[in-house]
Amino acid sequence: MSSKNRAVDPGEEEFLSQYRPEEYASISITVDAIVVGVAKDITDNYRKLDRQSLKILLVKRDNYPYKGSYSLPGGFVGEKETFEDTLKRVLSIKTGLSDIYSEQLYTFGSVERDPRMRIVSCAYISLVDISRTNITGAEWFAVEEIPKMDLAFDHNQIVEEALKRLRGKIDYTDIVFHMMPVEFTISELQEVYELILGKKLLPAAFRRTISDKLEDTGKMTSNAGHRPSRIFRYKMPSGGLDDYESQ
Amino acid sequence: MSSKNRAVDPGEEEFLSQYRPEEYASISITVDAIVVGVAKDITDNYRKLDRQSLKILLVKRDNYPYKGSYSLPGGFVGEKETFEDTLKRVLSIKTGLSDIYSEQLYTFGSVERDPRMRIVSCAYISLVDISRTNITGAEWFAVEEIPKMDLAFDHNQIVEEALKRLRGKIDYTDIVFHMMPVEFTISELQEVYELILGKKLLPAAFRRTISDKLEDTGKMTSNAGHRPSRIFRYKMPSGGLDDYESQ
DNA sequence: AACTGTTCTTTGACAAATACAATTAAAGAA
DNA sequence: TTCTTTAATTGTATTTGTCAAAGAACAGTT
Repeated sequence: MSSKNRAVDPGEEEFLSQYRPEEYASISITVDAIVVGVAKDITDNYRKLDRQSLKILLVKRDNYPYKGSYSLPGGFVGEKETFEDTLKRVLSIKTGLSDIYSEQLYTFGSVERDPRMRIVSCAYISLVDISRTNITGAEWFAVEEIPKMDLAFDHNQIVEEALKRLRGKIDYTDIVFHMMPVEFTISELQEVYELILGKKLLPAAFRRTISDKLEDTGKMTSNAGHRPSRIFRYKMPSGGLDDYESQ
Repeated sequence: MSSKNRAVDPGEEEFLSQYRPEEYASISITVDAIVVGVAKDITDNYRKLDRQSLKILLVKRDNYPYKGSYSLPGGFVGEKETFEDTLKRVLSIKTGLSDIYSEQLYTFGSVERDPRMRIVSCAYISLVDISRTNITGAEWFAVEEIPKMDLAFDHNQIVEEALKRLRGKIDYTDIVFHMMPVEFTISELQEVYELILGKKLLPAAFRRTISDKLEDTGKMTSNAGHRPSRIFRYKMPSGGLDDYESQ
């Protein structure tokens, strides 16, 4: 789209043939992925509660630097590779994931963030429905645990920023549904909202605001020990996906 | 903050001393600035209208590639330079601006965007009050004109994304006020909103929603040919700046 | 001095969205 | 049957948003 098929004058052709890339300061770029999902935790066996919690995928580094520490899955951007290609490659190799929703978060470029050399990280947020994934090589960690861990590089800070972004976008986009299973109850959905926003919501208000995005499946939960709930699925808005989501 | 003062084991020290940065794929990074402001256009001398319009700063390239084309002010990130440092340097040299509000927009990394080599652009949006600037080396262009121009590289696309971001953030942040003079009328402010959103707003509704962000100066306009308007200034919210604005 | 055109500013009526308390519904468990 | 738990609804008050219409102040014109 950008520089292909444009008119190049002879002077520019001359210039380009003389251009020596190696003479210029060069910086390596990595793509790091913050893969976020929700999963049920069996926190209390006596009362058979299955509260959900927000989870992020981390990998254990088996090379220097930060050998043995956990870090976000990531890898170097090849010279002929777009960020999205790097992201796909990295996700596939380090987590086994493919075809998941991702968007660019922020580019972290402080000079000392990597002890090896100047390495800039272009971070992507990916949202997945954990129940449909099969992870290999990485582990899920609850977001509450992560501030207590000492992640490699500036990855603690990157995770922080990712959660801020999620909080900021949850209200005016439909991104949450990338983390939901195909079918879910309104209470389950509300719990995910509460996890991301970090506060309780009123059931009646939540139900009212969210219900035009939902479609009744006709099914109900059962064996829950209380009144069954209606099961819904996400109803794609008529005008296609939200403008804020495409990028 | 990130990798300073951390415990480095002897194995890591050994590893780092052997590390050869030149062996890795390297990519150059530029920072490009989308400097946005509003200014009055004398569009119609007969009726003495002074409508405002959204403006962006562009510079004429006097080097290959795209010699003679207009582009966003930008420059290469030095090996020991943060993006913010590069941005400051570039803004100062190419536009004469200093100390203006800026935030990272997006990082553009398609492989063919620069004919010289692989160059990634980390784009920043900067918002200024044009009335308080003194530009040297760059020119203001109305945003309506820019799609008709053929900017260097993928800068047309970058400008598009910047405007999208502005539209998305204007409603839930106070960033517009970075583009406003210290004192202004509600109609002037509304016009800026309308320029960014690309649609008309209802004066009564706008007035009601915006007025808790404003503080009356007690002054009034005069000689306007119609009822004078009250002059306001921005009232900083009690809790400091909005969370979305930081960094 | 009165009239006119302009647009800033305010009002009030109405609709829609939201907040919150209180109630009803439907299970399983004791 | 009764109790417990969570689902779902209802109703009311409050806030917020939409919209039309009227009033206010000034410059220019008659």
